[in-house]
Amino acid sequence: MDERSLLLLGILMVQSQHGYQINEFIEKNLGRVTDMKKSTAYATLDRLCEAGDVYMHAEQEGNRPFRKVYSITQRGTTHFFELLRFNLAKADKMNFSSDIGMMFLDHLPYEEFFPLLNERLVKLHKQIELFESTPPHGYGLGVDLAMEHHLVHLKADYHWLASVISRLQATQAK
Amino acid sequence: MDERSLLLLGILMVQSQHGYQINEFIEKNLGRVTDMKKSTAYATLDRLCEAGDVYMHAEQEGNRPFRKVYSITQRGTTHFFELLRFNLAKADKMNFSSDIGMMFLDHLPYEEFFPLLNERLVKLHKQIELFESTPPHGYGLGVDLAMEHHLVHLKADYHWLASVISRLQATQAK
DNA sequence: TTTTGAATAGTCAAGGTTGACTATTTGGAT
DNA sequence: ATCCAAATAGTCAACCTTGACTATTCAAAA
Repeated sequence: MDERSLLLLGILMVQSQHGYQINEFIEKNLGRVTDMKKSTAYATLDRLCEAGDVYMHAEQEGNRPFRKVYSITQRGTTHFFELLRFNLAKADKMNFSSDIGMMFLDHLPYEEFFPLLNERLVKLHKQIELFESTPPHGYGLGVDLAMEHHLVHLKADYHWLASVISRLQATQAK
Repeated sequence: MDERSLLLLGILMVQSQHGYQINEFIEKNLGRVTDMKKSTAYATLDRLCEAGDVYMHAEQEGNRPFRKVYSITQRGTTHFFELLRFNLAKADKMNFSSDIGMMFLDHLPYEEFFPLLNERLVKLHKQIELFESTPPHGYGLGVDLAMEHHLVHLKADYHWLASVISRLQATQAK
């Protein structure tokens, strides 16, 4: 997937890093932006190496286990800008896995789906609270915008679901 | 993936169908809800067969090529309701591939990213127009809600991006 | 000083996903 | 009659993703 490559190349644009470092950064800071797992990152880095976008060399500090250090090449830099331009001009596909359940709402009676949707609403609320209690990272304008973007969608989702629930409730009461 | 199964089981809850029919329905009506491809649908149906959630039998009408007809079993029905309940109570993960580009916005000068973001804005606008010019399907409450949900996010995205662009423009003008 | 749990670092088999492909039939234009 | 495009129906090798696993080092408690 192209986004995986863009993400990894972008991280390496800042500085060369070893695998663990890259994955730690993704896990701790980028959970909102990507769901890429550690193994996928390693596999993607391997592919980027083969393509010549990234250069890998092993390093050993003291008697710590060896580490794979990845650096972006000139070719990789060019590729990064290509992917970046494409990504910035692209409109997201946006399909929500929860819509699949929504589509079959009619298969359950009100008494069943009402508490389920409320459970979903509570989870969304928690995500928003968590988000708003997290201080901005300070990694730059772009990162802040990406976070803001995420929050916008969380809130849109929350308000929509709240409205759905109250409309369904009204229909039921009739 | 569980959503794939939920979707296919849900479709088969209405009536037994052959593979082509299922895929046609997904392609023509469900492009907004899922990105599952034909081959994935066949593979998933195979797995559902092995699991005993679905029963497949070959059928031949006239001298048309044979068709695989899939029906949901009792076990599949139970599984469908399990997956449905879980899905309805679940909050979406929501990660937007376009956020990855956003994060690296700082790597491009204003003159470069400004037209790219505008291009994205135009694409979003077209998607919204297309959406609003499409009449409701009439497949039931749930389907209508899923469509509404999609539109909510499209609009949220559009307004956010418009706001980003005008803010960036203001910063630039300073 | 020994145990133990977290951090460090990465591997791989198993499973999921899809682009490209095969093949036949039908309907309409030529 | 004949040709061509679209519709019908599905297959498969190649590629992508990940859960579960291995193995070492460090820090701190017991």
